Amino acid sequence: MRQVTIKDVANQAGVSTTTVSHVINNTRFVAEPTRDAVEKAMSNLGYHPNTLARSLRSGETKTIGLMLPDGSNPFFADMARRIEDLGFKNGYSVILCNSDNDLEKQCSYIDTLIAKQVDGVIFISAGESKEDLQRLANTGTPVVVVDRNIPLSLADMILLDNEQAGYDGAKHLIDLGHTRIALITGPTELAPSHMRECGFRKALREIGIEPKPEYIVQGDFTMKSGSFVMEKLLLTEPLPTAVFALNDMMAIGAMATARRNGYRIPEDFSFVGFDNIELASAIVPSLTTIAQPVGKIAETAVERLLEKVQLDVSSWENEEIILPAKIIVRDSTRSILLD
Amino acid sequence: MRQVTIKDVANQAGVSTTTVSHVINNTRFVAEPTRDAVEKAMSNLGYHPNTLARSLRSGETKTIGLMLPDGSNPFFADMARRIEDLGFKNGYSVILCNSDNDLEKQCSYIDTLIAKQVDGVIFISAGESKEDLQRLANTGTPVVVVDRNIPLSLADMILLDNEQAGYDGAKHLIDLGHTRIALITGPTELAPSHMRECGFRKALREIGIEPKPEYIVQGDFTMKSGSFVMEKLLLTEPLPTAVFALNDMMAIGAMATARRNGYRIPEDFSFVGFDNIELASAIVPSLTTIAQPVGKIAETAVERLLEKVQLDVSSWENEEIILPAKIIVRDSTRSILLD
DNA sequence: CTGAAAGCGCTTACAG
DNA sequence: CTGAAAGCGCTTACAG
Repeated sequence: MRQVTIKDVANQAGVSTTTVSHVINNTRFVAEPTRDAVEKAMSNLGYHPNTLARSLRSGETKTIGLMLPDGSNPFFADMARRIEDLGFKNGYSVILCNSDNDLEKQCSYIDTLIAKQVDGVIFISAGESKEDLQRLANTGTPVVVVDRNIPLSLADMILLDNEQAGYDGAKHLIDLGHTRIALITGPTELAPSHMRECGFRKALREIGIEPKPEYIVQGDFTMKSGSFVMEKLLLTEPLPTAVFALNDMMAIGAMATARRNGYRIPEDFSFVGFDNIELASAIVPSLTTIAQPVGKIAETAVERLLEKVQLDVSSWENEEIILPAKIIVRDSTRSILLD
Repeated sequence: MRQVTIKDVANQAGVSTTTVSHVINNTRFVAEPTRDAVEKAMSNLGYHPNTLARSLRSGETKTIGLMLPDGSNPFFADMARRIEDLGFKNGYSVILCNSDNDLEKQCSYIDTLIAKQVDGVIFISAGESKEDLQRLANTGTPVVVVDRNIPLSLADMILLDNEQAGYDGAKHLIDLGHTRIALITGPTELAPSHMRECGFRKALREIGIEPKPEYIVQGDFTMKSGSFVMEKLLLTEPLPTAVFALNDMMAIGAMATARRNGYRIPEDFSFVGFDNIELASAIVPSLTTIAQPVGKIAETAVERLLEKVQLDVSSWENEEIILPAKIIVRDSTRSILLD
């Protein structure tokens, strides 16, 4: 089943391949009857253009790479869906790359993306490695980094105001009268987790509290890790009255553990999550959380990337875009001022 | 920033492009010193092969398309991650296509996949349209269809034993003494939902029960729809004592609604879900559900697809592969025999 | 042990 | 209003 090419169409229509190409791309005037003949030949033969050949000539693949640490995390899954959708609307396909937080896999994927000549990549890296970014830069591939901190010389950066977000979460609990507040962080080498923790500490310090070291525990943004570290928190003494988890999945895992151990929420523990994934509003009690503007993040990322794709490398100017978070108060937090 | 090509490498190393190509692909013997020179030139120049050109010659893109109805559904997100991972392990990239259950978007995506010359596609279609499959078949693109019923002449099919699964879910509730059992279906035009419903009805019929029409309500596999139809179920009289939702997301939505209305689970309602997404075990009470063997499904799909990619079109033989489901009993169901 | 050259399916400057 | 031909960056039969 040999592929139908522009040549076959040209033969059948009795014109040159030049003309066929021009009617396909609408790139110069073609007389009505000629155009008709070409169009008829195309549908007759079931012609599909071969983008590979086109890309080889034009240097554009209309494809972008999306690097994700973990596509089964609902926050990233949602991000992926939105980016895919925005790409589609702009005529771009997206190659999905899950690094699974594995630097080697990520590195190998970057090679693939370069080899496949993607027009750009949206990058949420495993760790904060600069090497992969450097390789992308060397080949002149535009990159937008999301949710990670990197030198601005390497790429655009789209970040949440993580410190403020961490501050807001802690402040909400403090306003409800909590002073024994535990924190479940993500991997601390990741800037977002670190910055959120800074904000958290700042809020406590403002009311003269230095958090107990046992109250600060580290997860890895999975539900399982939330469950696991909550077991540890249940062993501390005195128990915290509130737990702030730096993503919703860990919060959900931690809440489940608390309840399995006979505690009620929010009576015994107030819980605050982070991300505002769809589930946060669906569980009972619904989860108070810090909402990330996923839609806005995805939009900005795609917009910035496609702008750079149009532009010449020399005129790129990397920007750092900081988006605000917003606390959504639901039923998992309660005031203990009257207790 | 002109791309470094095989020609530049050949020049620098003082050999022909033929030789360079052969050292890159390890496809014929090259003398040690020659090979060294070539390798040095490659790393000097920072050479990256251009897969586009390679694919144009070889006819292989090492890329597969993955069509999904909705990537924000955790079940599909998990499937996507696994397929992506298996693809990666076999040297294939995957282009992510969310149809968002929109036939036009799906159709347009299929065009893109054909134009991009993907080596194959894994297809979970929106609706049960045969047209898109036909177009793929016309271009000789191998296709494996997952979780949808189609004529076997068009593609391989990987299906759950949906009828048995529906039967098992109902049977579990019957064994616990339930007779007033509600069912939350998916879109009924989708074969899996339909088959599960058949199994459900069969189990009830075996004990001489014809389900009340008000007990059978239709959702669309989203959490929101689960919440929504549960409101309707709470208006029926007498109330059901158990609810079987044909996916976990709808079950979770329905459970939340029940509890918001003051009902306890499993005391007032037993709940059974479907899919066994990660969350099913994390919520409280944990959700009894019908587990789909996602890992096995993904493996089989990728395996079958890559087999066909190697083979000549003429020797393809489409198969229908039926995988068993398994009920996982957790805390959301309870016996009412002693009440 | 290695090279010259054709060709994959397109686009596009150049020409008329 | 349309065409002949070069070229995008590779691979590979053919030749020596």
